[in-house]
Amino acid sequence: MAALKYSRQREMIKAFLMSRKDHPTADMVYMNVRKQQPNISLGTVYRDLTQLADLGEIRRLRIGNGADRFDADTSPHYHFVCERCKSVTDLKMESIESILETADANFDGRIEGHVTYFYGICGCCAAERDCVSES
Amino acid sequence: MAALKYSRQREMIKAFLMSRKDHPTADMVYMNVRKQQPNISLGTVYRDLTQLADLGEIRRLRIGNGADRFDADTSPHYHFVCERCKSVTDLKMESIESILETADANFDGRIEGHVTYFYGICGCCAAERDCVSES
DNA sequence: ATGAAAATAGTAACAGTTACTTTTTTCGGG
DNA sequence: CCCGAAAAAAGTAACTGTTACTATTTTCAT
Repeated sequence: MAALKYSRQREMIKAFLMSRKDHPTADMVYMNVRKQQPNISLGTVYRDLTQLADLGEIRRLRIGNGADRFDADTSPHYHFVCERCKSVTDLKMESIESILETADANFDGRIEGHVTYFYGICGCCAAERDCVSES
Repeated sequence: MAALKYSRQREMIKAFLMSRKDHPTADMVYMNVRKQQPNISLGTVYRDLTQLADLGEIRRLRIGNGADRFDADTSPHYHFVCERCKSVTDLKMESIESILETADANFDGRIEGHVTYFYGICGCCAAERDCVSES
């Protein structure tokens, strides 16, 4: 139920997310979409992001510290969080889905999934460069 | 620097956490420690929990949704979050630390660690029982 | 064209957490 | 054993990220 109706704002948010690979926060989405849609409200951004995530069109990344981030790439992949510049980047690596079986081995409930992210120092920061994450 | 001084509150918080294996939130710690120390303040609980975590005496679990949880067991192990009753339980399983090498394979930064938790339906909820998590 | 359902802007409220200010406690040196 | 600097405490205010509410506007099947 609750048939979905077209929304220009939602399309703009989706399009913006697809144009970026740095996993913006809701506020970053707000700031940027506002350039083309100056009167969009932050509440709309939050609602639309939640809708899109519920529809499976985007992914919500709960990194833990600070604000949630959003990713238009819904294919299975992992993320790396730099502890110095706080950037969140994609991690190209082979599947580690087998850890689900490892976890399931002697567990009496039903394991449906896992959340994993890696942290450390990104290549940019390791090279002592200035790694300002764009806004 | 900043030599640590004894604090009865901090000891009580640590002792309380060691007595529990359900990974309480700061508020749960506050509610319980207050039974023996009625005038303890929530700010103190937060500060002491952060101190203890920084000292490595407890672990902070950032589950993502809602409040952080704390665990006096600092040995390497994993956690399971029930999507129905929201309980957080320990997961006895063999090490999956090898995923660090998997992630490091073609990454140009330095990976220092990972955060992983599993989610699904716990045994209690799967059995359709009433799995109220204690307060 | 019309009207019910859905989405919006704008604002208020909320949860979890941190910061601030004053008072109390700890603890090493005299 | 007392003194005082440093640390911690209590209590409260403030902050961040997010959700909820209300009145208005937009979508879209009939």
